[in-house]
Amino acid sequence: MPDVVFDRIKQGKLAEVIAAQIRGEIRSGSLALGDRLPPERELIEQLGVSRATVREALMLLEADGFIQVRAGRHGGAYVTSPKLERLATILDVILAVEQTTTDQLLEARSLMEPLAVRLATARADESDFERIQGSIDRAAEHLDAPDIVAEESARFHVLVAESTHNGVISALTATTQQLIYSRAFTAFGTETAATLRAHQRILDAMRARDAEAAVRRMVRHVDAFRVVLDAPRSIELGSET
Amino acid sequence: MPDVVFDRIKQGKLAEVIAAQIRGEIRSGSLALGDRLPPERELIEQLGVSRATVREALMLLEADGFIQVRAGRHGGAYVTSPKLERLATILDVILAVEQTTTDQLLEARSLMEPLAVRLATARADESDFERIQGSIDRAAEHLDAPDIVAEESARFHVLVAESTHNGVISALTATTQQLIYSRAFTAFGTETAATLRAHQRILDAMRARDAEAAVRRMVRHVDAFRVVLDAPRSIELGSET
DNA sequence: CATAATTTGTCCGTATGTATC
DNA sequence: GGATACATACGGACAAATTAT
Repeated sequence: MPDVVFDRIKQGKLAEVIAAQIRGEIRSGSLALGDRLPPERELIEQLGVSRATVREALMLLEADGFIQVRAGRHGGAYVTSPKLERLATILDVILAVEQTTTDQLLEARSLMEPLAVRLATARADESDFERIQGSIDRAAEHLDAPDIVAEESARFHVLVAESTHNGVISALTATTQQLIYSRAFTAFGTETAATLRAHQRILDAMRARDAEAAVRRMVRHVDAFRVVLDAPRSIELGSET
Repeated sequence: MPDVVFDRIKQGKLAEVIAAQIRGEIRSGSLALGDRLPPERELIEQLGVSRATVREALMLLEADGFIQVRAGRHGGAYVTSPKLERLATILDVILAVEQTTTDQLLEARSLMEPLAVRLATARADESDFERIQGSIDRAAEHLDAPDIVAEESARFHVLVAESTHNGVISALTATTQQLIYSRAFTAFGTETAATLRAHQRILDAMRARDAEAAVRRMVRHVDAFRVVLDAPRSIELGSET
């Protein structure tokens, strides 16, 4: 038989290997946000693969929002900031296949948000408060436009999560939040005034650095939404003794 | 020649349009799990595009786990269920770009896991317990193989999350868990015996339906891991009054 | 405003690899 | 092991888009 042929191991498809390689350079920071990748024809030379393969790799990265490809004179592949929405899109499909109900989404939120608001109450700075207040105010000014109110109401929870100054928590919260409002959008809108009042009261507690009050009001708020959707209330979760 | 040619409007890239089209047929159920798509050459005819375009579309779908493409005699694109790992892959890059530290991952876990174990203690059934015990046992049997211990240790947390019977919680937990172990793999392995003991004690509490004990032990367990990584301990989060 | 330059978008033909019968 | 059916990959060509001049 032949000697040893170390290199030709072929781990999966070429395009995916190349995509992983470029993704790794974005991850490690070698490719910063806004950087331009070499044009396809240069990548062909550097990587030693065909143009179709390069294009497939770039396509994969673009689908995940890691790069954006434009045609034309100064076109090419530019590193861009990945969009959180991709997470929601993928999770949505996974949940659909596993026949996850909307109530399970709401239950997950009922678990996470009180903790997030407790942490946020401790860590939020003045600019966080201003962003949240701004969102509430914008919703209040457009009480006649249900879509704006719904959008800002969703944003409220994301902003609270971002006030934890923990990227993981805010990313996961934003993802579940997006799914909830994409599914429950029709159900929303019946209780706009009460929702905004609840948001304001939560923010007030955060500003007063009263974590317990913030948590209490958040629990009541998210549970109220589940009632609206005819979902079972949160039970057996209360950490209160 | 042809009557109306509705389709030729060019909204974005062709491959993405085609991918969306097929994805839609999977979602709607026209294509069920396990079905085989027509071979590339037939798709070329049906869609009126080139092979490269079809391949790019199939590649996008495969990346998201909608289909799986095999070569060979009865090869082709088969409809399959999307993979959860995609979430971790994307979140990983997002967190890296936003310069999220590993400690933020651990903090997020310190928040979520105690709640998950509380819920799991209430809802887990006998088969859940057996799965968790099986994971612990397998790790115990391979104390000399660090990679197996690490894998099963990660699986423990995922299995606990799955015992909540809430798809959202288990998906999010599995994602964070995967990221933690992919980052902290080297640091792991120093405390294998203690880790397995902690896992066993948590499971015992769950079996006894003692939620408070399970939560207490889980908090201590996840915090201990943060200490190993020289990360600040979890403070200010305790919901105990 | 038009033309050219640059780069992606799409297509075709062909060759090779791979799994099944 | 040979034939078959299929994906995988390569190379070349032209069309379309975008922007600079």
